[in-house]
Amino acid sequence: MILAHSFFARSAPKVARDLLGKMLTRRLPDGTRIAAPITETEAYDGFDDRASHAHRAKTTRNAVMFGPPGYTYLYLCYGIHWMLNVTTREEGYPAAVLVRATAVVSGPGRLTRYFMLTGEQNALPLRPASGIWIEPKSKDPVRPGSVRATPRVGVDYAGPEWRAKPWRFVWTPDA
DNA sequence: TGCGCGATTCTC
DNA sequence: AGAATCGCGCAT
Repeated sequence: MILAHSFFARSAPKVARDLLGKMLTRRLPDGTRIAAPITETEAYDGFDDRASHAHRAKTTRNAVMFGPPGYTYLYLCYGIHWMLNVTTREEGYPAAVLVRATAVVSGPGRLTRYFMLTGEQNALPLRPASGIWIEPKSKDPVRPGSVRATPRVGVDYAGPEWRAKPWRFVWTPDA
């Protein structure tokens, strides 16, 4: 069972919230399989979102955000860290969810290093054949009360309205 | 063709 | 608090 088209073809905030507790899964070229539940996400939704890469226009870098849902969008940040996003919404509407952390790794840059993701994995459909996909657990482990929504990280430049959007979702698993 | 800055992380 | 580090986006 994998999350497919219909899961991702929704608004980025909804997808970001529902991605919590889902298993980010990776198969490396040597066959090694890595998987961990997603614990933190951020939504970037639409042309108007001033924090989004797609705010101005479609470019070479952000083109994937304008494509079909359920694809990887990887870009280099601060010249050092790769960021993993997954595209949402219908083709033509730019939206994506930044995967900021899993149960075993905190921080979006550390996450891609752990899962061995770089620009080589950009623009791939999320499915086993791509070596990266996302699976639901048989039973949803996320209690509604264990999720908190906060403003997004590092987007102070986006102006008062967009800076304040509670589009960062953090799941604290029960002990 | 050049320049400022960032959806970060680690160290001092 | 500051450095590391480089591609993108906008100005020249």
